[in-house]
Amino acid sequence: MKKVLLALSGGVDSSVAAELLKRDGYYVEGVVMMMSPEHEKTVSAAKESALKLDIKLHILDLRDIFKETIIDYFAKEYLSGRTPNPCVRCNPSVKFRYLLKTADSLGFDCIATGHYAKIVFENGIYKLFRADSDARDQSYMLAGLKQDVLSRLICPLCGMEKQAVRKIAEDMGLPCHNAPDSQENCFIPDNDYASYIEQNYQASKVGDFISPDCERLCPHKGILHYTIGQRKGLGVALGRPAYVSDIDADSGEVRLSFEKALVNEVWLSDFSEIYENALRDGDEYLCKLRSTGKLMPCVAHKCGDGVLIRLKSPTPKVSSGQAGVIYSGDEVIGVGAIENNRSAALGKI
RNA sequence: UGGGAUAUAGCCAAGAGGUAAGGCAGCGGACUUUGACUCCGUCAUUCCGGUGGUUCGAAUCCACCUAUCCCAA
Repeated sequence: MKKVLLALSGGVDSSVAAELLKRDGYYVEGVVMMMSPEHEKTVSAAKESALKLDIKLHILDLRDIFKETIIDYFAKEYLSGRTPNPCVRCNPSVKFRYLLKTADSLGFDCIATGHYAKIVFENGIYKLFRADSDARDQSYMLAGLKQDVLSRLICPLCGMEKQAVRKIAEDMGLPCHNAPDSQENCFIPDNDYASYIEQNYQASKVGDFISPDCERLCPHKGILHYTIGQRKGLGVALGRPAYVSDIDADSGEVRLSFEKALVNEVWLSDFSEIYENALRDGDEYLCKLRSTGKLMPCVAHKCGDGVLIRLKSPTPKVSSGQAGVIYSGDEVIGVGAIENNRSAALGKI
């Protein structure tokens, strides 16, 4: 009997994943990861779920490593005028890394999570694919994983629809079967990231809004309150909707436009591939620049450790620091950090 | 302190005697394992600068007051 260590959050997905693994004949134990003080409730939910599932639960305190690896990075990025993506970074560097480490130290054969994504072993390579359910697919968030993790990972929900998962949860009598799906940012109270950074780190650069006509408007709340493409929460009334088109961390200026700023090219720095040489220079691919975004046709060019993406058609600009994922059909090739500033991108690349 | 103009929700703004459009902002929700976008809902309980008057009835007409702006000195 194969032993699986499952990341259990106590939510619907991970709980049902545990149940499916048991049905498939695995020996399952759970581990709940405590990333921040906000995870107290995650731990108690996981305990409740493990009790119901009748599996052993390990509690892993990752608060220090998560703080150093994710929260500090998160704050630093915002303070420099960028918009970080903590989840995409956390998965390979904290969550899956320590899940695997723990599994190894406890003598488990493999690891599992409740993510909606598919892993296929092909020609000696573990490839990552989108989930069958388009609506639920979470491959974007997992694009930073590599062979060490993928070769040991099972995602039992890869072929499921959310409704079916909830049905199983309900039949099992799990209290969480109708709990809401997402929890926004997992480590920040009340989802108020700006206050969190201002209180725990420092206030960000202040400056003025610059109108589409290049006129200096009123002062804003500090650059960390804004991201490229943002419309709500600006507090400026120009007669029609205005979007953030640019954030200048040096001057503190937040520039606005009446239409969303568009781009034809995007640079990705520190590109991480699912397996070695997964990306072939100059080939056509699909890319996804936001978790809920569409797959867009593009051509990818390797530039050192980075990638230059040329899009077939213009797309709304995305803030630097966000994750750009490259796909070949349904297969994930890799992920890099979006860079809008060409020279900064080349410097990094 | 001569002449002219304007005063409608946080901002802009319709209205032109019959019982307050719309946009922006804001607020609430949906969506979402980041941040956003998007979508849906909500947003002047007879105070339409104030006080009187005309009228069955006024934000809309009249008078005066107040404030601001412009032009002359």
